[in-house]
Amino acid sequence: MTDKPRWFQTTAIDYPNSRPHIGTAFEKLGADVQARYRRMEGYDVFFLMGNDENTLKVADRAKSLGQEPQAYCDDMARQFQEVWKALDISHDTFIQTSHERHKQCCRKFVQKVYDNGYIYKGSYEGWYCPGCEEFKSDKVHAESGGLCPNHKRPLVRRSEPCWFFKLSAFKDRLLEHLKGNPEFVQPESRRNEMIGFIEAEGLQDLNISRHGEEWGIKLPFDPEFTIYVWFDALLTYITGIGYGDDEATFRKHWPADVHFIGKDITRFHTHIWPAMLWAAGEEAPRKVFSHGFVYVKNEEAGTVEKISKSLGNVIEPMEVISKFSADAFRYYFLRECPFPSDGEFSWTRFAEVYNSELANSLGNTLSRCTTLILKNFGGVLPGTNGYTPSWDYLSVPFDNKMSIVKPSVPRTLEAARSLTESCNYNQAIINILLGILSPTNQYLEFKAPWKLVKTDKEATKEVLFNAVQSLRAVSILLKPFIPKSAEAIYTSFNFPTPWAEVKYADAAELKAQPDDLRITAELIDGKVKPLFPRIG
RNA sequence: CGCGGCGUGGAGCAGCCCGGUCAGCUCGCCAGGCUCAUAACCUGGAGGUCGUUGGUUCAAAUCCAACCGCCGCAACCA
Repeated sequence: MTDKPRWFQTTAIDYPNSRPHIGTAFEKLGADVQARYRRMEGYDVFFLMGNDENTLKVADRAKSLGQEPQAYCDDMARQFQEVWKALDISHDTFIQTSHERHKQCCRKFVQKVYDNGYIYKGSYEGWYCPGCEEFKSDKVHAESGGLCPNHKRPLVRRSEPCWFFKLSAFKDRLLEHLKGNPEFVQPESRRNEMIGFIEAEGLQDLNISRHGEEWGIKLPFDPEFTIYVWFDALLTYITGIGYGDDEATFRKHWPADVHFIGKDITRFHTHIWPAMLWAAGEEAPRKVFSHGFVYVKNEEAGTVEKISKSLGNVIEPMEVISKFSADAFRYYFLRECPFPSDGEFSWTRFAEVYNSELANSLGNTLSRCTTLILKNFGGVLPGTNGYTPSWDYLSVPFDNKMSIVKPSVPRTLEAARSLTESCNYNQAIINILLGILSPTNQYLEFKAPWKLVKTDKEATKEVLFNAVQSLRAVSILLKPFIPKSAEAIYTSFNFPTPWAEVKYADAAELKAQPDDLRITAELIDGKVKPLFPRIG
């Protein structure tokens, strides 16, 4: 239908045993920025998200609430999507692994791997607690002195039959792949880590079955067993685009351009996942991006804590969104927490960033421009039809300090573009603010249109026209990050290109204004409403 | 000796890969300016021997070594 380049990306899928918190949301945000940016760049984007439901924990949680697992999962899926919607996450599909279509496609995949000889029967041996009826890791065994942490009873050595995936068979190919494709695992440090793991420990075959569980997907060749939740979860990335029942769609999208995941599950995505795909005769994904974590700053203690229920520091996205806005939420995390590494949240810091950058810098610049035009020109700059933007007003040194770093919209555009593509979102945003917004305020200060208008209306018109161009550029560059606010800024004026058609490169475009530049924003008491009211 | 990351003015960070043009940015603080704007904006200032020690070099925040301190991960806790 189109020769647009395609772009397929996913986030990790989440366990629905509790509602999403700000850390969960961080990943979706980072992925969303990429999706929005790629759409602006003309890609045919398909963005997959979902929930990972076939785990015993989910079934247990449902039981404790007196619900059927399926009903529970469906309700949680609804709740998750409500949050994603509130955050303006622009995913195209949302997969629930408990749904029949996923299960069937999943079984087809497993069967294929089995047919190809990469699944074999063996036995798993480990430390078992008869009270919990489950195996405990060697770590637990070592740390608890051989006792079950829950039952305080001795763990017993036990072995039981199971099915293994022959992960070890892919060791050489995987190492070669990791080493030969620097882009495959990002950021770089994770890639080194992943190579290091294999070189140090090799790859052991993986038990991919669980015995005697009701909730889950049955192995097609041995219905006594269910499929280990990870093996099934990873498959959403392909079952969600038609693997197993819609070959054409699957071929259109696969291989994925990027999987966005948390740094804790990098091994699953860079060792097990490619091996699984190869075992089924498919290609590995092009890139796995391991983002950092968000921690919560405990402002009383001055410490930084991992988000956890036991510490009672869980913050849900809705707490922030309902108090402020989705864009305020997006801005904070994208600006303040470097996507490839870790970040922190605190309400104090939130208010600082919000006031300083969204209210004082971005919102206030819009206010001063619109007010000047409204007060002095009745909202229209007459005779500016045919004016073509030029960025000289920012790069000509209007103050002797300016010569060091000449701000330039085209240069900022390129910086923002490359930083966004490499998922360094916070750096991209900083560049946009420092590269355009800040010099624009200096420019206004230097030209003082509020004074100039008394002596030279023509010159004032040009100054305001220029300043508004900065807002246009900034709104375009910020579109992937704070879509609603960016749109509000852009549509406050009658710029020639419709918002929906704006490309990233248009930020630096030199397209003539066909009509007189005018304020098109809604006016309240003759003024444009503040975009980001300060937090008191 | 498990793996990885971090330590830069009061706070948060950038710079380090490719040594010199680097001590930079934001917030806060102090002084001044402006008054179009969301008590916003602009200018100037105080404040750091870039964790420690040693090495390489004409020259190190930047490279090398050792040490100290903080943090994360270690197969189902985003």
